[in-house]
Amino acid sequence: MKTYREENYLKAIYQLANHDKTKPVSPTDIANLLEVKPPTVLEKLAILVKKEYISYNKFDGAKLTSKGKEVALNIVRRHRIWETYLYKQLKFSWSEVHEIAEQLEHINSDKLIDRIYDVIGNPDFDPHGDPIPNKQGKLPKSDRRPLSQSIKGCKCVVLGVSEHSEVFLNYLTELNISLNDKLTVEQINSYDDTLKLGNKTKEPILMSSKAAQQILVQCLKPNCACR
Amino acid sequence: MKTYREENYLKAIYQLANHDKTKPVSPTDIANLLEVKPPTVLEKLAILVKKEYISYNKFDGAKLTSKGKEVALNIVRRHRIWETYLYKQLKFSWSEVHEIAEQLEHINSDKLIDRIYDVIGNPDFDPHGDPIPNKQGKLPKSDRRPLSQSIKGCKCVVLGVSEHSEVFLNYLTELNISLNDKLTVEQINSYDDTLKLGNKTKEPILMSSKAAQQILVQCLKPNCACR
DNA sequence: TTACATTATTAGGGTAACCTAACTATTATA
DNA sequence: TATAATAGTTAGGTTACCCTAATAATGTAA
Repeated sequence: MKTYREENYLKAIYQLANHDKTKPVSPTDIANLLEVKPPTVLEKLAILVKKEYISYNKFDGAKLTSKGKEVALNIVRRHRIWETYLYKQLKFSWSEVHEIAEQLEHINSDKLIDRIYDVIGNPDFDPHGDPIPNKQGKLPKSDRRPLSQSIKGCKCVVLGVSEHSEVFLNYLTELNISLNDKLTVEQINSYDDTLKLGNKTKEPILMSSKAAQQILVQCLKPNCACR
Repeated sequence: MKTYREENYLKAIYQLANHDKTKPVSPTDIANLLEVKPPTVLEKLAILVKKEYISYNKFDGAKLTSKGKEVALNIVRRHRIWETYLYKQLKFSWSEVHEIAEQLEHINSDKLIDRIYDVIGNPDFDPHGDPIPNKQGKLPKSDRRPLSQSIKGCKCVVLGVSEHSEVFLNYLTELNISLNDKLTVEQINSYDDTLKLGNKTKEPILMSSKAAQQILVQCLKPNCACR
């Protein structure tokens, strides 16, 4: 039996692990994300360990087992399908969809998810470029990586963002950057890694490395040395 | 704070009260409907009384206050809107929609409900003829009443059903009766109240009084003496 | 009207999910 | 490296929601 709370813990662990793959997923991080206190998390982690959804120890943090990853990816799938549906079919703004999808993702009906996934045209990516796992929990292939990993001369296409906060999305709007835009890295300031980006029709854009880390791109230049 | 459980208790009380207005809503009835045991219900009733959603005593049973009725009607509203949306927009069969709507009705987003209500065309009645309360909890006017209250000579139009079980709905399909059909009461057997119904194009239909109690109609005959 | 059956109620418990307070272990820093 | 700050953990408590078993009240039918 998986309750919606268990689903939320597994999703949180998945998200934290993916957000920074170098750092273990700590009880405190989970507590902050789910807005509960650390002892509550510890208690739940023990249960999730017993149910074999995760492993946990202080040094490696919480790690999803394959069983746990399956559940987590299924919720991510449902969340992104609902977000896309709300956005494309029901004309919600992108800043509104997340909160409602947080609720809808726990609706237990495979047929309903299949139906709305059909309606939106079975896409591999949601409108912000995030990949939608398939039913088996496999993520569609893509060469997305942070813009900050680019080198001078890279010609990239914007495929998504890692951060979904309203303030960041508004900032991108101000910079006049949107999904599928093509950007050329004209210069990288060697002191603070600020980027100067060419954007064909417009003035060059100056962007901090902090922002560049949150923008996901794919390099279009053949044989580019970037990774 | 209203949890989805509280919403379910209030909805159950509303439904039981409406199902048989002559009988008080008893803890046992609620327990059976919600598939819990009577002591669980008693406990919850005490809380609902304290929160002023209901009044309760052994003799009158549970009765919704105006505050409680508001909540209950809002859930009924959401339920019927979702059912209609699933049926009309997402092509679910009528027998499938109830279970999914039981979950969806608890999604907390007025904007979402407004949006899907718009999409289905702001109807006053759902596809089975059940009235959809408005935002203020007012039910649309209709002169629906059980077919069993008809007298000989009544000419009625079928507006809905009180019972939604699959077996009953299939039975109506067999009898070739559907929503908006016109029926004429040709005869009422005085022994067991069996009805003989005229149906223009077809052979007369014989119907038990038990079934007639579940069919909701409006009399179309001017100045008919039926009530 | 007594005896049986049903319903309402109370008593006492369990589990899940949350908390605070206190303690321990780790990490960071003066 | 001693000390302070932070993170992890344990102990113990609360509330919501559910239960069974026992008792009290009510209704029914011989």
